[in-house]
Amino acid sequence: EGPYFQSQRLDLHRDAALKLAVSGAAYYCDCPPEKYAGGDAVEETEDAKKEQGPRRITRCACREGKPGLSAESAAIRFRVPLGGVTRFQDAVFGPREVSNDEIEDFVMLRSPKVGQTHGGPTYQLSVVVDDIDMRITHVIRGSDHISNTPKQALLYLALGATPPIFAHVPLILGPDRTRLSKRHGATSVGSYRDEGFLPEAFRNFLALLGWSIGDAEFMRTAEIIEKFSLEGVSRTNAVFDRPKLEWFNVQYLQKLPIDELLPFIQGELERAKLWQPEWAGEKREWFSKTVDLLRPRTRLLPDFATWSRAFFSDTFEIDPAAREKFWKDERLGGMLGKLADALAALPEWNHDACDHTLRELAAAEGVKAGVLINATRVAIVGQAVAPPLFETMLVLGRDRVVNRLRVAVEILASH
RNA sequence: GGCCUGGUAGAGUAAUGGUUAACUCGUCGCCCUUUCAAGGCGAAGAUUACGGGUUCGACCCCCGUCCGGGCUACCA
Repeated sequence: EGPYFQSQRLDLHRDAALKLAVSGAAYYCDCPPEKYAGGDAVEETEDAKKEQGPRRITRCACREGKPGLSAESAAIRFRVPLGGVTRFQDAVFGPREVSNDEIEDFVMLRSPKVGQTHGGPTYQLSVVVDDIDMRITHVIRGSDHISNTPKQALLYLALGATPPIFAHVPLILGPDRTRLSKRHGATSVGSYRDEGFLPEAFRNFLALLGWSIGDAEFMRTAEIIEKFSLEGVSRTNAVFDRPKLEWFNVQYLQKLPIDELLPFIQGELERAKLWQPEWAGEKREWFSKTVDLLRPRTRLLPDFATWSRAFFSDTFEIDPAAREKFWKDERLGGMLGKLADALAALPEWNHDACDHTLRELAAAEGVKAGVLINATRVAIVGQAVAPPLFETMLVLGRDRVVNRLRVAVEILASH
């Protein structure tokens, strides 16, 4: 269903408040908010400190009925019963019971601003009216809402409805153990998507924050849905651990069937303006193979467009650090040139042929194969870190490999 | 301040009164090796916040203390 917008249901909310005012379950109040709120500010008197700290005002004279008030001039407050307790069921925290004396006469409908005939509903009213209307059976939300739940339970009763089952789940905390907020960096799911986390990996990570089933860690969404139960939800707030999130992403990047992964890589390459439509058509198999080759070394989606760029484009930089690390030997220029010639002359382009060619050359030049392998890798993909060399050569194709080697020879010669 | 709520290695969790407190991430080491990951093997890391009590026996039940978090709006 939906989405529904609260702003389109304002009349329903207002009518509910009016109805309660008529029945006596609520009343009009035009006290200034500061007075009623009973916040610390008002009560910082010596007297207050001497006693049990600031005392809150939860009931005021308007409760007894103040003539002449209406929704056009005042707010509507809920008339909380004097004495007694309010109960509700919480699937995570168990049965809850709160003394009514602890519950203030909260506002349901605000007093109107100038030019308005009535004010808007508050959150408490809106959610209850909507949830009754939509026959919601379970209200699952963060435990920061637990303290306000008695107010809502009262509202359900007053509106002649049965309260739903509530389930308050633990909050997610930042490394400093305060509730996750902007201050801790990214807090929206969108920002994690933008960073290149796979939605399913993120879901898996999140699901395990405050819930678990045995030792299970890696769980596809379908499995989580199947195994989830409110009974397994913990009551302890959890700290958001970025390294573990990344671990999940690596797992998904590794284990997902390649066809499920491809659309995400496509999206990433499109964003980087590297995408070629043929990779979804006649060259799909090549694309799939290349992604499969790259993915064991990736952590986040952008890896496919950054250090893997040379697999998808002919315009790429040679990483200075890679050069520094593997282009040390002075004879490299000559060797890479000979390698290019030998590869170009190969009757067949396959893994073993490339392998033999390179090793023979290394032996002939009296240098360890590793030296030539690493230098070649830098030449053809511009990076010190990449998939195994001969597989890389295969997906790149002979022309690219030979061309890139010759470019490398020039670069080496000019230094 | 008041009310609510929580406290098991650095992080996420398990063990729902009964052997040396288990698993995952992270950390460290080894193996694999063509770079770097992944993977495999192993290690370090916890007087279960602290103090009492109940019990033959407590992470688990009770009380207190400390610490954390939430709420305390005519915000959601």
